[in-house]
Amino acid sequence: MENILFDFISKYISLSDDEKSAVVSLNIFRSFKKGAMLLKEGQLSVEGYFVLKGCIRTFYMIEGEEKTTEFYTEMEGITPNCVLNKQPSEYYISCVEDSIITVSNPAMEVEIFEKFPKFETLCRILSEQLLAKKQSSFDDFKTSSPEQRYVNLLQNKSDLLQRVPQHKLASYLGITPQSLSRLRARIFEKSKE
Amino acid sequence: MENILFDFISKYISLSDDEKSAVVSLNIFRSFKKGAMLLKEGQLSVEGYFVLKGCIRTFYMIEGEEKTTEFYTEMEGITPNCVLNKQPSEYYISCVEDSIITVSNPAMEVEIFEKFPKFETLCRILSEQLLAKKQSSFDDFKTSSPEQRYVNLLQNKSDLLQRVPQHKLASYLGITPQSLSRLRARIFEKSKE
DNA sequence: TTCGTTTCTTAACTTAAGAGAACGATTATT
DNA sequence: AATAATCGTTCTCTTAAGTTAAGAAACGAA
Repeated sequence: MENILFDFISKYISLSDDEKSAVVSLNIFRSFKKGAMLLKEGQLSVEGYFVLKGCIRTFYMIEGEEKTTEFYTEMEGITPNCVLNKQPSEYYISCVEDSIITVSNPAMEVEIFEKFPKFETLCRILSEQLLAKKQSSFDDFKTSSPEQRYVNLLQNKSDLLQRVPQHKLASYLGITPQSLSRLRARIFEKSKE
Repeated sequence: MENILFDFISKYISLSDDEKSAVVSLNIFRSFKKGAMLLKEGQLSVEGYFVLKGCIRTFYMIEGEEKTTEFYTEMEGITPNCVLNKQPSEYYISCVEDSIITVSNPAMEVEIFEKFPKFETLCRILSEQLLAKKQSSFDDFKTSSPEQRYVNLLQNKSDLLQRVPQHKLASYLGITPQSLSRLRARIFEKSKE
């Protein structure tokens, strides 16, 4: 299980056995069942999550409706907003599938950054790249119609279509489940011609 | 001019005179006129930008139309995607106003991170916070109607309404200039009742 | 000043999204 | 097996966004 993580890290920096065992000794690997709740609105959590296997989602409760805004699958992670600004969380995080996830906290980071500054470089690089990626996704979202966004999803993250119920994808696309259903039918009609 | 930057940095870490002069000696401060182009589509730039005074914007050219996706004002910065992934830029960056901007590159970062690891911590923290903020903005965008997004802008970034021509704000809100004009009229009608 | 460009608004028309309700189909629970 | 909950689709109605076109107002440069 650790190896999944180390394989990922090795893409960015090389780790000595010392450094690997320091990570292992943090005891951060956890298993969760589908539907398990990692974070609830209002909570003052300090936990960061990184998905080794499975899928988790963030969602807001707005007027009694779940609004799913992001999915995190293999080798993707999130440090919730509430951890960084020390405010009650505005959203929920739950498991879309049975998942294996690393659960860490800022104290662990400080500890390991001090022992091995290399990890801070890793985190900086990852953050910078994630930020650029997020901006790019946001740009795509702004400059696309709902239909284009769905086609885009089909092309770039088609695994989500298999793994996630459609109505949860709808809010991810910024539309209602009904609109998504219609839009799919529309695309299907076009493809028949 | 340097002091604007150091005041900002002092919110996160404290700098010795040594460290400050190391920054100054990098010679990164630049002035630009309104309309000046910092980055063009297709370019392989390595420059990162941080706005000390003024305003810059990123925009795409899509079917002959400018699509503005982000604005950066005082104490906001961007490392363009193309710098990180070493690919030709997909977008333009230009000055909305006369601006004072720091222009840096990865080589400078490496140099200063090695001398003063403190700066890497600063960059990591800033990246993490920006990422969380960006996600939050994206979430708001997804869960709001164009009208709500405009009202939101009014409340949270009203300075942009004064500084930026409306049609450039429209694509930032993910709509056409005509829609923004209508939507404003609609809000104005409502407020009269 | 004049001319041209930029900026904003308005209108008519087309298209699609939101809201509400209803209906099977599938899945989960008892 | 029966019942309930979840999920996707479809329908109608309403509202608003996209498109195209036109024109007025503000701004800048020659």
